[in-house]
Amino acid sequence: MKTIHNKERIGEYVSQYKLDAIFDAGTIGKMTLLAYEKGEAVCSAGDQLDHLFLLVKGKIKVYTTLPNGKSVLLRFNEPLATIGDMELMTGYPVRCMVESMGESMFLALKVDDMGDTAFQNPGFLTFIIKQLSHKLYNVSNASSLNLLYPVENRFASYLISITPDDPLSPKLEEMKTEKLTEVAEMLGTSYRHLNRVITQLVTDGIVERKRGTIYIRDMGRLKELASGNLYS
Amino acid sequence: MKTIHNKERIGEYVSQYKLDAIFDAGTIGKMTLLAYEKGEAVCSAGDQLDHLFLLVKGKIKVYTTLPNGKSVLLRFNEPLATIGDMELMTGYPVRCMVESMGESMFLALKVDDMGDTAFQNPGFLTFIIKQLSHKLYNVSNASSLNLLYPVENRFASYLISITPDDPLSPKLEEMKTEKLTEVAEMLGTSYRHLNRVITQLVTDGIVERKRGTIYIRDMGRLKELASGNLYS
DNA sequence: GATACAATAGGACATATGTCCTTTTCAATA
DNA sequence: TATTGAAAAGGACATATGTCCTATTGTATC
Repeated sequence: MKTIHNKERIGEYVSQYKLDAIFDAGTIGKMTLLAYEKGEAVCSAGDQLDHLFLLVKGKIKVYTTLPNGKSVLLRFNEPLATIGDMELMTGYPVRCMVESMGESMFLALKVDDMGDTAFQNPGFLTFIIKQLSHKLYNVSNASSLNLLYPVENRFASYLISITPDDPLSPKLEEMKTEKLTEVAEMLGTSYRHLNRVITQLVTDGIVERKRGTIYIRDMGRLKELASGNLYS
Repeated sequence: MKTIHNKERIGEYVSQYKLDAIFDAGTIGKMTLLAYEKGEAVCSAGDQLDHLFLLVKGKIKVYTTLPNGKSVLLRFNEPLATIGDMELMTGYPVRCMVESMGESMFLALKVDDMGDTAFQNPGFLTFIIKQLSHKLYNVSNASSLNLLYPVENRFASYLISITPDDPLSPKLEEMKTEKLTEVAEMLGTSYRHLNRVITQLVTDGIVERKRGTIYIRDMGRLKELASGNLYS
């Protein structure tokens, strides 16, 4: 992690995400800009957070590691997302790992610097509520899907949800296979099994596999498999 | 559902849960007291909520039903819990079923009656944030447990979390078997399988089964099975 | 106590998924 | 083109869990 001492870039992000409607000028003045490298941990289970993090660039993944060594991906996040909202508002310890997927940038705000101002500020509180609601909605959704549907259906949902619904390329979308292990994690299964499921989809003519890429061949049947349940 | 026209009881609940620190007098004056019977639905998937519900008496269960007909119990709630916070703050449609387990009482507050006052009130907003955080924490937790551990471990966790840690009855706690089907649902499994798992625990001498009751015989090994992961 | 009905438990088999290891593919380099 | 090592795919078997149906137990009533 590197601290970027550049007030201007902070200002750019603030105006890009309209953060001035949420934080007062004094608070914004105390924000720090942090850069994380690929794979770097933003926070780990057990940490005692003293900052609120605002993802302003890049992509992060949030996952839990459990005593048996396994881990589940809870979600991906892109800007503008917050890290630490729940912990800071409740005092709960951090339970998730947050990892930067490529290079990513955060605006960090020390809780002590926020003082009582933020906690008295309806705009800020409403912002936090929206963030929390969004997380809750997605986690609940993913949770029930994971529990009740076999991997075949979940993967169908996943494929659909990552497919940009671009009318120009209606039936031929791709997905880099290099991330299959990661996808398997997110779906709460093993690479081996996901592979088995994909093979089946290929056999059924629903997708096609070619040089590390997956092409959707029959969006209709894929949607049937997903039975209307999409991630995120 | 029956509306109880009794301002005094409303006042009792308000003071019992110190709601006057969260809502202003005008808002409290507009609250309605609702009574639900056992098994009655408080809200269903797809509903467009226009009230915020505060559970003040009884117990409710919250679950999702999916297109394939199956359902997962997301959580139980006891007072003071809110229903509709996420939906009202974001406009998302209701995704869960909320069902009264016995007789239960809610304070209901029409959104229109809250006006902007509530949304400008830091006390109220903070209250909602705590509710949301709590839900998010529990759902995330249950979600990863469900996904990564077999039923044996999850049931061990469950047993421990419902066992009052009463030092007077250190090693002999009970659980009515009549609710095993419900427990199975909560654990995201079938009654049949839960039964199989319990039989195994009995064989291993960890619990004992007697006339519809389960007695914990070896809390030490039960905790090992739960490996430190508890629900709620 | 005998009977009957409901509640509970269990058997048998099928499917979903995990683990471990082998085979195949692919790409870089000689 | 041949060689080789890493990445991706697949085979074989074990385990976890679901479904359906049958057996057992408990309890109320006679």
